[in-house]
Amino acid sequence: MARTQGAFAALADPTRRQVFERLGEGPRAVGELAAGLPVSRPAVSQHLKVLKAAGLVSDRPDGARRVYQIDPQGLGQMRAWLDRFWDVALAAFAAEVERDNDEEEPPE
Amino acid sequence: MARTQGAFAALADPTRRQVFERLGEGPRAVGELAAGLPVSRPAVSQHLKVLKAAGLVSDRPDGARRVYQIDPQGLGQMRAWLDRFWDVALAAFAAEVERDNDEEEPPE
DNA sequence: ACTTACGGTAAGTGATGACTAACGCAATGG
DNA sequence: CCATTGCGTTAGTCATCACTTACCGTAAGT
Repeated sequence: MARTQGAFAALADPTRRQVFERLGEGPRAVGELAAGLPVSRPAVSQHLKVLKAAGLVSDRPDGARRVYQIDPQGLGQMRAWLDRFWDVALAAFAAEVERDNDEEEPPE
Repeated sequence: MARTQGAFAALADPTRRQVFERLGEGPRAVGELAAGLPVSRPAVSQHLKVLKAAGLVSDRPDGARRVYQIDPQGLGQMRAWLDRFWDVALAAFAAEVERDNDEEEPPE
């Protein structure tokens, strides 16, 4: 439950989000990812470590290379967590609109 | 699009997540939120400022108090962003399973 | 008007984390 | 084998941020 902790923290960093978004285009090796980013390859490697710990990506060896891809697990946990607040959020919003109407046309 | 930036960063902090989760129980004033948390009231006020900037909460004056509640806007943006990766994530996972099967039973 | 309750803001501090450079290790190719 | 390629890890630095204390503005009560 509280394991969405690392997932939000992982996607909070701009660089890490770029890495994740590029993986949205398909599986990529570390070097490929680093090539299109303004940071060094070790930096990308460290970011991937965080994303993996958060369950957002998975890796698989491919010879001397290492291919990463998006893992639906972490993604699913985040969606589930957000959905817990979706209903109550809409209800709160509806109540707020109701309150605004009462202010404009107060009951006589 | 890239405005989900602040939303993920906002929910990355544990204390801020606690504030947000308590707002999931319904609208609360700043003092009420701070009462159940291990941090000072100014700290909660600063956290609410961040959550508000991320579009995750909205506030409304109530006399001398100030009531906060969850805002569906930021929540919706996050859901939309995550959904962009959901399909490709499942496809990548399916491809990985396929790859594992090929390793166990290599084609003759 | 004075007082009390409620909250936002400013300044300062300690801790976390993102980054680079340097190194070590495994896998491929000549 | 020896060289090369591709990644992960370590050590160290610099910036960011969460927190507290103190202060100021505002709204209601007497």
